[in-house]
Amino acid sequence: MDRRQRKTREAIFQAFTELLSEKDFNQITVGEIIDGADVGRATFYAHFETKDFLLKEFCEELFCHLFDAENQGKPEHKHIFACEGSESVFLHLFQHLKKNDNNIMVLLSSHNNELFLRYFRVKLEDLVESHCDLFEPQRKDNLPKPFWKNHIVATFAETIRWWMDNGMKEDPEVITEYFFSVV
Amino acid sequence: MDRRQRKTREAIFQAFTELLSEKDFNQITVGEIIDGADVGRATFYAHFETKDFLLKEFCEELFCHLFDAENQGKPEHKHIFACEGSESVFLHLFQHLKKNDNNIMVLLSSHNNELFLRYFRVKLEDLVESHCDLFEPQRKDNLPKPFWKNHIVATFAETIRWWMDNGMKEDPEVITEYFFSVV
DNA sequence: TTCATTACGGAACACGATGTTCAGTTATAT
DNA sequence: ATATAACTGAACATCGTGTTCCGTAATGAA
Repeated sequence: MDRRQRKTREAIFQAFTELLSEKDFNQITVGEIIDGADVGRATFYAHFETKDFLLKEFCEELFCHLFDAENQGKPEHKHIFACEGSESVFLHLFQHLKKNDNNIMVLLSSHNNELFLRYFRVKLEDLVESHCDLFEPQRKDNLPKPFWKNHIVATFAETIRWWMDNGMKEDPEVITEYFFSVV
Repeated sequence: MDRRQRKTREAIFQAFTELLSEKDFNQITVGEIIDGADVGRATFYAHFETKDFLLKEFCEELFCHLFDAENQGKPEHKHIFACEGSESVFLHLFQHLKKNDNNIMVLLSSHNNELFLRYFRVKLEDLVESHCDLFEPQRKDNLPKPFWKNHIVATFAETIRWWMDNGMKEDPEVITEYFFSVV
């Protein structure tokens, strides 16, 4: 990829991030984005078909990064993952969020959390799918698996939302405990 | 209230409902609403400040009706409520939804469910609040009450969402059972 | 029935955001 | 060094929003 393209893309993402921390996605205009990124209007539309596509690619990049580190990526992650069992995957996610990698917290919090949690859940479903053995014992016999799985995912997402909205005062370990308590 | 006003308001709500069953709230235009309702543009804005206010009043009317019947309203409701205990309140809500009163199902399903569940949850919180003794015994000691309460509300909303998205095939009694199983 | 009041219709309007186009300029890779 | 591809900037058509104004028609009270 051309260096100019990378720079432009980065500048747009950067400006977008800053705007997201200030206001609702819906009331961010393309005009503000290109002003912040200092690129031409035509350039923006050469990169992203619409504002919604920008959001989509933005989330893709953000969450893929987060979950890939969890699933496969770096050796030290692999290590933790292998050594301490599946519970640590969720703990690890909470820790990542608390550390505020890539400003994820800003995006997931307050006004935009519904927006991002929608994308977040897509990834989350894969994660829960690959660790469903962890929750299977808790499942009562009358409950259909799809309902149960959806409930795990929803509860995790909701736990994050609650944590964010309440200022992330609790430690990741505590939140992990809360999560496993209700599930 | 003037009869003309009532008629106009009803016509707008009616057109709005039909449009909501076809497409996203965000891509419904005021132009389409006034065409469907067959009223003038100025008339629309005489009734509703913006499209968002229309949504707000629409939800208000819809959910107040639903919950008021539950909480205080009709005697027969009071009867069920008093005789069979607090569980029936939730069962009763599921039954209302299945009966498709006021086309609530159309609104809560598919594309717009997030939108309506946001308003729905506000009402739901009051309901859970007034029946929290029902869930208190299940609460583990390490869990803070606000987290627990939020979890109940979120789980109920999510149960409805899952039910809707999967075609409402299950009976209200079964869904109620699912709900109490996970909570 | 009469009459003052009030809502409605319809069309025009300003405004702001979207997405496109194009000619001229600048950076890039090889 | 050069062909290629990306960026600029400005103009443009289009669409949705919310407002304004005036003539018309329905309403409720006397």
